[in-house]
Amino acid sequence: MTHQHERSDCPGCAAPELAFSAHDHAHCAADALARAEAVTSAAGVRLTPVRRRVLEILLEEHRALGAYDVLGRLAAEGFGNQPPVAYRALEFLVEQGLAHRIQRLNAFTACIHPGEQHAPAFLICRNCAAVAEAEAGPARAALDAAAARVGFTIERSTIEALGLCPACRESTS
Amino acid sequence: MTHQHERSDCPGCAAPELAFSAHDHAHCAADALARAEAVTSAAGVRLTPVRRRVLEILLEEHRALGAYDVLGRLAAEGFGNQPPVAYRALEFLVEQGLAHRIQRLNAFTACIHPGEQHAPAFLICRNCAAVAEAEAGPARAALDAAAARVGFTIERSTIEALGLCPACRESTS
DNA sequence: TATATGAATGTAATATCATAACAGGTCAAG
DNA sequence: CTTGACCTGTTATGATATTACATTCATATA
Ligand SMILES: [Zn+2]
Ligand SMILES: [Zn+2]
Ligand SMILES: [Zn+2]
Ligand SMILES: [Zn+2]
Repeated sequence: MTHQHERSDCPGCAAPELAFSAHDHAHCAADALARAEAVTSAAGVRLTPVRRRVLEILLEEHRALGAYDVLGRLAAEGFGNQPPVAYRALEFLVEQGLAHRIQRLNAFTACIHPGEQHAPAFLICRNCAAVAEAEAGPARAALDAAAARVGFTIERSTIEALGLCPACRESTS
Repeated sequence: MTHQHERSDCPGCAAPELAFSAHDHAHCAADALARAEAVTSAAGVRLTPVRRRVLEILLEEHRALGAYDVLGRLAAEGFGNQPPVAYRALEFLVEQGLAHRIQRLNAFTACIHPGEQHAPAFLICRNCAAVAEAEAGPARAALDAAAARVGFTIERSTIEALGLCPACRESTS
C-alpha cells in the first residue's frame, strides 16, 4: 500500500474506524479538505466551487448522503438544482478517490484518507447511520483467491457490512 | 456449513462457478426448483403461482434480472402488472433464501443451492452479465475480524465483484 | 487583445427503481 | 358458515439516476 502522505499525519490511516470514535472532527474535516486540494492539484484536475462544496458537505459528518440530499444543500446555496449538478460532482469526487459510493445505501461518503489508493470495506451502523472505512486487504485477498480459483478476473469489488457500531451496540443492549 | 441436502446431489455445491461453465442447465434449473419446493414446504410457507413463476424466470439464466424485467414477464402471462407484484414475490424468494439481491445491479438472481444457509460472494461479468456465487467464507471471516478489531458488530454483509468471467476474458483479449 | 478550445455547469425532460396504502380474493381453522 | 391470516391486484407516489442540449468559464494560443 503506497501513500501520497505520511501515516503519522493521517487520522484516517491512524484510525480508519474514526467514524465511531470521539475525535476532533473539525480538524479531521479540514485535514481531508486540505488533502483533497493536494490530490486534485497533483492530478491536474480542478476542485471547482461546486465540487469543493459537495466535498465539504460530505465531510460534515461521517455518514453517507444521497445525491438528492446533497442537491438540496447545493440548491439552497445558489448552485444548480437539477440532479446532474449533484451527480456530476459526486462522480468527480469518487473518480478522484475523495469520496466513496455506498452501494447498499445508494449514497456517498467522504473518504477519510484521500490520496492513498485504497479500496476499503465499509461498516455501516444501522442505528446511527455512521459509516466507517475498515481495512479490507485480507478480505479482498480472500475474495481474489476465490475468484481466481474459478478463472474470474476481478476489476472492482464492493465489500460492505451492516450492523451496530460500538456506541450503538452499548446503548441498544 | 450445514446442508439440508447432500453435497453429491447439488450442482451448486459441486461448482458454485456453474454460471461460467457449460452444463446441463435444464437439469440445473429443475433441480433448484425442486429444492425450492422442499425448502418452502419445510418452512411452512407457500410457493404460490406468482412466486414460483418468478423463481422459474430467474432460473432461466445465470443472470440477474431487475424487478421490472420480471414484472414485464409476469404481466405478459396474465399476472398483475404493477411493481408490488414483482417486488413482493422477489422479497419472498430472498427471505426464503431462494434468490439473492445483487446490490450493484439493483437486480435479483436465483440461488443455485437453496436450502443451505449461506451468504456467498457474487462474481458479476461486466461483458456477458453472468452472475456466479463464489465461496465467501474466508473473505467474510477476514471482514468479521477487521470489524471486531474496531468493535463493530456485523449483521449482514455484501461482497460483490465486477470483472470478466473466464469465457469473456478469453474472447475480449 | 482577440478568439478558439475544451471543460464545467445549468436545465429540461425522461428513465429507472421502489414503496405506501387500500381493496378484494383465497383458504384453512374454529 | 364465519373468522382471520395471508396473498394478490391496483392506484398513487416517492426516490434514484441518466440523456441531451444550451450556456458559461478558464485557458491557451495567434
Ligand atoms: Zn471526523
Ligand atoms: Zn477512503
Ligand atoms: Zn445452470
Ligand atoms: Zn445462493
